[in-house]
Amino acid sequence: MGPRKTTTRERLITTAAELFWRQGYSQTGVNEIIQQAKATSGSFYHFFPAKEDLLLAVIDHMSEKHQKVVFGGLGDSAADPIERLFSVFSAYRRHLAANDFVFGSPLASLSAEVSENHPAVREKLSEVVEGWTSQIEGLLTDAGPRLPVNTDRRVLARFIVNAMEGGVLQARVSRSAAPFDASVTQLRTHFDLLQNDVELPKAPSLPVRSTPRREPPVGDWKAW
Amino acid sequence: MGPRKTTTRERLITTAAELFWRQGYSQTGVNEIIQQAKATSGSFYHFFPAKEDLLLAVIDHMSEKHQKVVFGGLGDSAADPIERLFSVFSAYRRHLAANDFVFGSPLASLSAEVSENHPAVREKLSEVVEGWTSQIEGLLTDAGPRLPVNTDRRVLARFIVNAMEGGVLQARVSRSAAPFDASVTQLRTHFDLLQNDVELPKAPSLPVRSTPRREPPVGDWKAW
DNA sequence: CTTGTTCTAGATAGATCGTTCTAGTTATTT
DNA sequence: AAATAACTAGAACGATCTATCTAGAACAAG
Repeated sequence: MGPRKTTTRERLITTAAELFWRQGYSQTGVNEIIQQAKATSGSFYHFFPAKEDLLLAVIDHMSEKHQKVVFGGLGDSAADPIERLFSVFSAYRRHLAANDFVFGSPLASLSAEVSENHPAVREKLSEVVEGWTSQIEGLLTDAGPRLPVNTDRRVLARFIVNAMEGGVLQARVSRSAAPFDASVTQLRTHFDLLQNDVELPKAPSLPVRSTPRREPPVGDWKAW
Repeated sequence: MGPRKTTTRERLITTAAELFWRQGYSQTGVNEIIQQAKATSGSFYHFFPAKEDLLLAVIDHMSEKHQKVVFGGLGDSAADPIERLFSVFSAYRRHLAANDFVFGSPLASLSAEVSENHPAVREKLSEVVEGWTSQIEGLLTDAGPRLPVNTDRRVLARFIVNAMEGGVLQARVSRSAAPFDASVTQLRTHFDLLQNDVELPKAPSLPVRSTPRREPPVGDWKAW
């Protein structure tokens, strides 16, 4: 009755995770998964009612692994929060380099591919990214007075996630580490500037300046 | 048959562009494209040897549209380069908002989905993003001494592209403008800090408008 | 007109897709 | 040991996929 140890389910998940990562979800057939995982369709549909349910399990698996690999080192170092943040980037980069930057963030790829078609998947992906953002926000909160008082930590955390995930995506497309490294480098500059700004209590900067001039003519975005 | 104002080839490209955008490449069947474009498979395979060749044409079409819609307002070089950069973000945002942020950057989605499986497509996508980066780099170069002398404009341009594309992706997944706006807001802060860091010209950065507040909300999204 | 080219029409091939079905094997419980 | 539940096996199904095929319509040039 209790949870029974079965390796078939695990094999299906890990195999599918790799295939989805490399080829995408819709370009990976159930047959391919079954064959490579040394299972049969009988087993497959015993554990998962449909392919999409496997995808949900795969996302869980991926986010756990991501948590270990990227955020895993946060427990050890009780050092400076900002340095801990950059050590997260460093771990991320090692993880990507281990795959020659061919494969980007598994979840970012799935986000782009599948978000619109499968609502349940979209919802889960949203939660995962939200979790990353919150963890980074926590680090920023820990930084306390090291950052300017009027710094919106949530906005900054979102910004960091955007820059990293965007960098990962472009690194995959361009087959080069340069876009990813550009994000890390410039984020370092950003934090240097933010910390310099602490000493100078000057007039708070305008968060967003409205673009005043003539706006370019609006094309029909929907008509693409 | 009524008079056709568009050629079959054009109709195939534009309808495929929209379908790829909404559903992804592999989840859009040739039949669906043909039907919606009011063509037949005979016409389809007369113009395109295979589905992938249509995709290449679609990417060209998309990048042209993106160029017009997002970078289109850059024609006059009179204005402040940095403000022109932010007007690009503003144009981007307006067109995302026109679709309730449901669909992200068409090319970003395709990047994630097809990059590994179709080398020719990956190559073309890489060139397109490279073009965006170069245009932004050009703006940063125009900013001249407004930015610190040791600022690597290429790195900064890549960083900006990453932050924007990442923001678009997360906006799509989370069904909210907040991630995108976080990128814009924090980039504004970043440029304010960079400009404060400039030693020599301590002159007021720009004639500050009388409208220092944020843009009015475009959609009904809770973020603003 | 005639000839040649370009484009359209739509049935159909051939493969692959996700999924179902029935039967059999292995494990757990009583 | 007997009974029940968990899991495996793999053929087969219907749907859908990309692409091909043959035939003809529209059009341009001579």
